[in-house]
Amino acid sequence: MSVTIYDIARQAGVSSSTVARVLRGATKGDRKDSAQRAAHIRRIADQLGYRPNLRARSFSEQRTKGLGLLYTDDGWVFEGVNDKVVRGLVTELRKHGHHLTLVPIDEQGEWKEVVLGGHVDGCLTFQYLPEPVRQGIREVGLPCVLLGDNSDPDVPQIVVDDYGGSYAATRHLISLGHRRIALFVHNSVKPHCSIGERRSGYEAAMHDHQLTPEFWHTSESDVMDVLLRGADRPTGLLCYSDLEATLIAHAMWQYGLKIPQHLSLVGFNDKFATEFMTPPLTTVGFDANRIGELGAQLIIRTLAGELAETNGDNTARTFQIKTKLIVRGSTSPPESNDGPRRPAAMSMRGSVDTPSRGD
Amino acid sequence: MSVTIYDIARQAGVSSSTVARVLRGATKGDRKDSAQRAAHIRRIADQLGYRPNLRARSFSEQRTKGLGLLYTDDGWVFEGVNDKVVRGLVTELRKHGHHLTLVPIDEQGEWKEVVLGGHVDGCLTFQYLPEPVRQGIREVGLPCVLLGDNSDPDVPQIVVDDYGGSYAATRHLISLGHRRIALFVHNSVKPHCSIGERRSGYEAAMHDHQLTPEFWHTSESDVMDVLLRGADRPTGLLCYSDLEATLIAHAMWQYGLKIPQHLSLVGFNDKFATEFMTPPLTTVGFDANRIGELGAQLIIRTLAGELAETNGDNTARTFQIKTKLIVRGSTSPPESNDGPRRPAAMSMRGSVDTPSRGD
DNA sequence: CTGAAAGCGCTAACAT
DNA sequence: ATGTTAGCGCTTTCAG
Repeated sequence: MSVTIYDIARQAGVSSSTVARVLRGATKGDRKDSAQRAAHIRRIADQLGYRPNLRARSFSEQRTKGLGLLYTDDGWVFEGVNDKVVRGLVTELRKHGHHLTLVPIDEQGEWKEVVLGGHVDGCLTFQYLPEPVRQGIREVGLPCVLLGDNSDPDVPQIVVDDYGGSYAATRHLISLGHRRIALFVHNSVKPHCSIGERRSGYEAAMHDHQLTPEFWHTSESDVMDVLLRGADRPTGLLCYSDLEATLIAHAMWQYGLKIPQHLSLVGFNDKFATEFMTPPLTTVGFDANRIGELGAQLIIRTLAGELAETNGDNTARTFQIKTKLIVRGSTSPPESNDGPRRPAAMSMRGSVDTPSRGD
Repeated sequence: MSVTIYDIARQAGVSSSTVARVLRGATKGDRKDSAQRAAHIRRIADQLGYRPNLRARSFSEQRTKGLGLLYTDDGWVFEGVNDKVVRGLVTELRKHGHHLTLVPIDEQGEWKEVVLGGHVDGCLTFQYLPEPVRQGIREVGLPCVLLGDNSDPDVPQIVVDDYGGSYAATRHLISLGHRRIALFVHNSVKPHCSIGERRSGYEAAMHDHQLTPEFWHTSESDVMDVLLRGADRPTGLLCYSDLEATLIAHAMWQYGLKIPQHLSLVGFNDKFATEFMTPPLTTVGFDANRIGELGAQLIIRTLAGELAETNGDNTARTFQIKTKLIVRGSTSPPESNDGPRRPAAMSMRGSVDTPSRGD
C-alpha cells in the first residue's frame, strides 16, 4: 500500500534502520559521505511521498501522543466558556505534538476501551470525575489532570477561584448599598465543586458585613415569585452563572421590570453574550482559555514524569485561575421605592412560595 | 507490563490464537468441550484484568476506529450552535465504536501527521476545507465528509437549507408589511457557503415581492449609522446569524431605541441565548445536532464502502438539513412614524456613511 | 475447532 | 555511522 522505510531502504541501497535514523534526524552528519547519503535518503523519501505510519509508531513506542478529554455530561463540554477551555487545550497540546480525543463517559463503559486500552497516553477530566472512572484510571496508572474540578486531592488539577470571585461580586453589591442579596443556583445545575465555592465566597462576604445570606437552589420562576413581592425582597441577586442571570433578566423583562432599577444582577463566567445583554451584565470573569493551556502543560509534564506525586502534598500540582469582577450595567445602588410588584394581569399560576432553601 | 493474550494462553494451556478468537467471540461454541474451554479462557482473562491493547490492534488491523474533526478556525468550532454538531457527532460515532479527535488545521501542516499518518480512519471537515487539505486527503484516499460545507461537489456532505431559511425569514418580514429590509453580514465573518445561500434566499424573496435588496457586509456601527437616519432607513433587518442580531439589539438599546418598534430584527441559527434576549429573537432554527448525527452515519458508511462515488452524481450522498422560522418578539409590523433619529447627545464619531455594499 | 506462523511498520539495543 | 535483529500485541491465513 503506502510507502515504508523498507521501500526507501531498498531504493537507497541501505538498511531500514539507517533510513529510520536519517528520517528522524538521529544522524549527526559529521562525516561528509554519510551526510550525502542522508540527503539521498531524504530525497527518495520525498519522491516516494513517505509518511511515517503512526499506528506502527504508536505500537512500537507504546504511546500514541493522544490525550483523552473525559466528560460526563454532553451539555457541559462546550457550554458557556468551556469551549474556550477546549480550544486552549487543543492549541497548547498541538505545540507539544499531542492531540485530543473526545471521550464522553457513558454508562456502558465504552470509554474504558479507549482510555484504558491505550489509545491515549493520558487524560484530562472535565468538571466532574465519577468514582468508577477515577478508579479505572488509577488502576492502569494512566496520567490524569483535573480541569475545573478538585474532587481528587491527589491528582494535578486546575480550578477557578470561585470563592474569590463570588466574594468580590457580593462585596460589590454590598458596597453599592444592597442589604438583601440572594444567591441563585438553578436547580438544573449538576453537582460541582464550584457551587460550594461560590456559595462560600458569597456567604463569607455577607457575614463579613453582618448580612444574612439567602441561598436559592430552585427554578427561575420561583425566584421571580420572590422578586415580585414588593418591598420584602432582595434588591441584589448573585447568580451561580450567566445562565441564571440570563433567565432572570428575561423574566424581569417579561414583567416589565427594569435592571438594575428593580434588581441588581450579577452573573458568573463572563460568557461572550453577556457583554451584549441589555443591560450588559455585571459578571465574574476569568481566563478560561488559560485553564486549557495550563491543563495541557500539566498533563504533558506529568507524562514526562516531571510531576511525581510528592507525598500527599499536591500544592505544587494545583493551579488556581484568578477571577475578576467585571462591572457593567446590570448593577447599581438599590432604589428607595417599594420595589416591583406583581402586575395583576400577569399573576403566575400556582402558589407564591419562598424558594426552597435547598442545600 | 500489562496482560496480553499470551499470558492468558499460557495460563489456560492453549495457543494465543485460541485466546484471541475466544475473546473476540469468533468461536461458535458448537462443541461442548470448546465451549467449556472458551469459558475458562474468559474467566482467566477476567481474573488477570485483560484489556486488548488498542495500539497493537490498530497496527494489526490497519485502522484505529478514530475519526478526525478538521477545522480551520478555532473560533468557529464550538461557537453558536456548532457545539451541538460536535455533540451529535461524538454521540453517534460512539454508537458505532468510533471516537473523535480534534484536528485544527495549522499553517505548519502538523495536521498532516495525524490525518495522513493514519492516526484516523477518516475525517469530517467543518465549515471550510482549504485546498491543500483537500488535496492531501484525496492523495492518500482518506474517507471524508463535509459538515456545513459544499465546497467540494464530489465529497459526501451535509448542509443547512440556508436559502430556504433566509427566504422564509425575509418573507416573514415582508408579510408583516416591511418594504425596506436589509441583510447584514458582519465583516468579521469568514467566507462560507452559507453567506451566499442566505443572501440568495433573501434576494429571491425580495425580488419575488418587487422589493430592492440591500446587502450590508460591514460593521455594526456602520449599520447603526444607517438605522439612525430617520425615515430613510430599513424597518426590517435580516441578520446573517444571531451574532449580528445580538450586536444590533445591543446597539439599539444603547441608543434607547426599541425592538421591534423601531426595527424588526431576525437572526439565524437559533442559538441558545436568543430565546432569552429582550425581546426574544425571531430567528431561523435547524437541528444542529442532526448535522453531527448524520455526519457520523455518512462517514461510517463511507468507511464501510457503502457510499462509493457514483460517477459525479453526488446527490445520494448530499443531505440538507431543513430550517424553520421561529417567530418571537423581535419582529412586528413597521411603525408608521418617521423612525428613530440619532440622539444629539450620542452622535458617533466619524462620518455617517452608507455601509459599503461589499460583495 | 485449534495451533503454528507470518505479518502489520517502526524503534532501539547491540554488534560491527 | 551502519547493519542486524529482536521485539511491540494482535489478527489472520493456513494446515492439521
